Amino acid sequence: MSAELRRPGRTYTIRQLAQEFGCTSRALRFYEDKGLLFPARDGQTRVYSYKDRARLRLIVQCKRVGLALAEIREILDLYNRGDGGEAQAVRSLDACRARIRELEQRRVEIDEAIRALNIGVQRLEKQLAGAS
Amino acid sequence: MSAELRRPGRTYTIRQLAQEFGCTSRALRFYEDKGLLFPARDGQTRVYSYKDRARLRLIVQCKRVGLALAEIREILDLYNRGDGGEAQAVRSLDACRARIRELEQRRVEIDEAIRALNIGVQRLEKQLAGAS
DNA sequence: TTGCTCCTCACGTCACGTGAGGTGGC
DNA sequence: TTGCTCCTCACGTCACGTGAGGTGGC
Repeated sequence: MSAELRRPGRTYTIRQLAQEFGCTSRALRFYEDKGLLFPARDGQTRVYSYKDRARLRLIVQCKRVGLALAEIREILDLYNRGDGGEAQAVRSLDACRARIRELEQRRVEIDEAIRALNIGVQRLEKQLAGAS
Repeated sequence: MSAELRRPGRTYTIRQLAQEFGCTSRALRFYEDKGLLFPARDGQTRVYSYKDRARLRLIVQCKRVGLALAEIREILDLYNRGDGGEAQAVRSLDACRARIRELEQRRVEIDEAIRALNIGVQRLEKQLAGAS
């Protein structure tokens, strides 16, 4: 990515941002529909600012760790109201901690499932060995 | 559970099976809609046989390890065509192994997400400590 | 005129949850 | 008559994917 691409004040098309962040333009429209993004318009066409790009970056990062769009929206809303960032930090901290607990729980479930599947595999292998 | 409940030849209502296997009657109707179950009818009312109960048991076990309903249906279909169980065993083995790979991949992703979240938590805590 | 990107619906996915509205037998 | 269980639609959830059908500027 060139420095040009990150210059504040410049604008982006929907496809440019989608490619840069590895998502589809449909996803960007969807985020807008859900109130996470609100780009300017040139006629019908969406025009994304440097700030929109920053918001999208946060969205993508949060999604990567599995936060739901509704949660991400809350965090973005706090940022937009500009409480000096503190309210946003508190909310983000809550969301991160809750998500960590969920993921740790999920990991336990996955380990159990893998154990159960391995037992099943052994049983099936034995059955097939006996059948042939 | 009494021996009476497991006697072959007896029948079950939708609610009885749902309670026994910890799902809802809506779920049982859904499985039927998707071709995984096909209980008899007494007028409008569904009547589940001992075999239906065995099928449901397999469905619940497969679901617990995260197999999709479509995959479970394939396995059940093989069982129903009665290839002596071998075709079903082969298909089950494939499904189990594929699922194990998926889960191991998922575990890696979860570990990465947890690591990223912990870094975020530390950063946010530092930010809040500096702000107050 | 052809091609490209953009746009707006709107249905499909997955596994059900959740009413709404109605029925049969104690 | 009241209560209980059963039933059939059919929309809602979540994060988009995927056409369909149309537009604007090179």
